[in-house]
Amino acid sequence: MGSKERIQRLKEETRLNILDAALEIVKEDGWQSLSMRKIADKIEYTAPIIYEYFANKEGILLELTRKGYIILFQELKAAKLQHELPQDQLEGMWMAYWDFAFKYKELYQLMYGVDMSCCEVMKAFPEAEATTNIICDTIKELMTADPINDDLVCRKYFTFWSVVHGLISINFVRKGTDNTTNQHILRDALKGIIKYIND
Amino acid sequence: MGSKERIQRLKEETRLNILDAALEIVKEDGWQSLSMRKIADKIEYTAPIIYEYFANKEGILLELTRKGYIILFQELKAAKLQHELPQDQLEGMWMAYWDFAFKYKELYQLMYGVDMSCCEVMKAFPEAEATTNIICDTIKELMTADPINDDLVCRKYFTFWSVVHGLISINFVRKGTDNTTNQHILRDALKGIIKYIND
DNA sequence: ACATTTGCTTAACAGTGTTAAATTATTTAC
DNA sequence: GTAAATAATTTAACACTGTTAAGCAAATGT
Repeated sequence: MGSKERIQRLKEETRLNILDAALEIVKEDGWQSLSMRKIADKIEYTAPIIYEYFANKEGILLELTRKGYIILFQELKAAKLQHELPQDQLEGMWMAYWDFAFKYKELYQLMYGVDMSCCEVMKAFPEAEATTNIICDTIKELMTADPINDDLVCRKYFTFWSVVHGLISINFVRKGTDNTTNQHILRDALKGIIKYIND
Repeated sequence: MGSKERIQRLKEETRLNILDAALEIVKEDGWQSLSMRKIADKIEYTAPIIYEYFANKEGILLELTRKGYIILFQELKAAKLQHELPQDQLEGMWMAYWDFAFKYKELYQLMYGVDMSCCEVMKAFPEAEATTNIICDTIKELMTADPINDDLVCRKYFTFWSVVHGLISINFVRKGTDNTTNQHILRDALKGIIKYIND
């Protein structure tokens, strides 16, 4: 009797339902709000049922992370195929990477650990503004244009911040990599930005 | 009688003790492990006492974030004073920013929401490697040197990743900024890196 | 000496992840 | 068709979490 397979199919379906429910909750109220009981509510079961499909909460998160990498890879592949020259492919893929992060914001957060909690923090702290100012002031000193384009200053600041924060993130994630070579990368990148600071 | 002031001083001290205890716990076992009761244990009180010094747990985190920004500002200031030319000051400050992130790793995590959970995840997922490979392959195609310097490829990949991830982080944190200008910054930065991909 | 305030703790509530036991439903065997 | 065995699901519980209210004990004011 083929009922075994039907049951197998149903089990596979509720497994997917769990993942969908989890992602739905996160989309509605953020990662912090995700709980086993809420997932159970959404799939109309009780919490312990989930443990027959996933070892624990971490297991669900790992599966969603995997899902994220699969989607990202597909998007990169598609972007690559839209161009001929390697440099265009490269740019296209990184743009696709960018798009992915916003299209699948929750997955990207999970994949790269971007915590959103500092959203209002930024506005509330004069200290944060001070650090921005001391750097922006120096950037202005390097600018030859008169009058100074404040928008350009802001963009340059963001560029700096991106490179440095990005490299730091990598160093946090990839502990194995030695610090000195990354520091070299940083220094080179900085010199480059500074050199062309007037666009 | 001056006992009022003595008591005031003691209260100020336990307030600092709470912050120190919190940071100590985080240094030992990470942010996830921080709890009100553990802090209370460390300062040899019970949990509710903390609520006479801070509104809630978030209040403690906010205060530590503030502390982080204060320290960062001081380090940037010191770095700036060590140079004469603006370009040197700029480079020095960003290097100081870099150093701060590692010297005060826990504070930096709190300030910019860098979650460390993806540490082992990276190694465990072939999907993550695939995304790395498809990009690195294209980078190699752009390289003119023969034989190809794999270390340089790796560095270029990290540079790309840094810029993109950094910009994405900014966009997550600063929702107000409009997406199109940041996308311009990204595209320009990418073209720049690609142009000078052979160092 | 009595009343009042202060400092601190215990107890409790609602929530979390997780596990074991109890219960219900379904299938199997005769 | 009824009884036994198995599977599916729930309830109950444990050890945590942040947070609040009630209670107690010691210091202070009068």
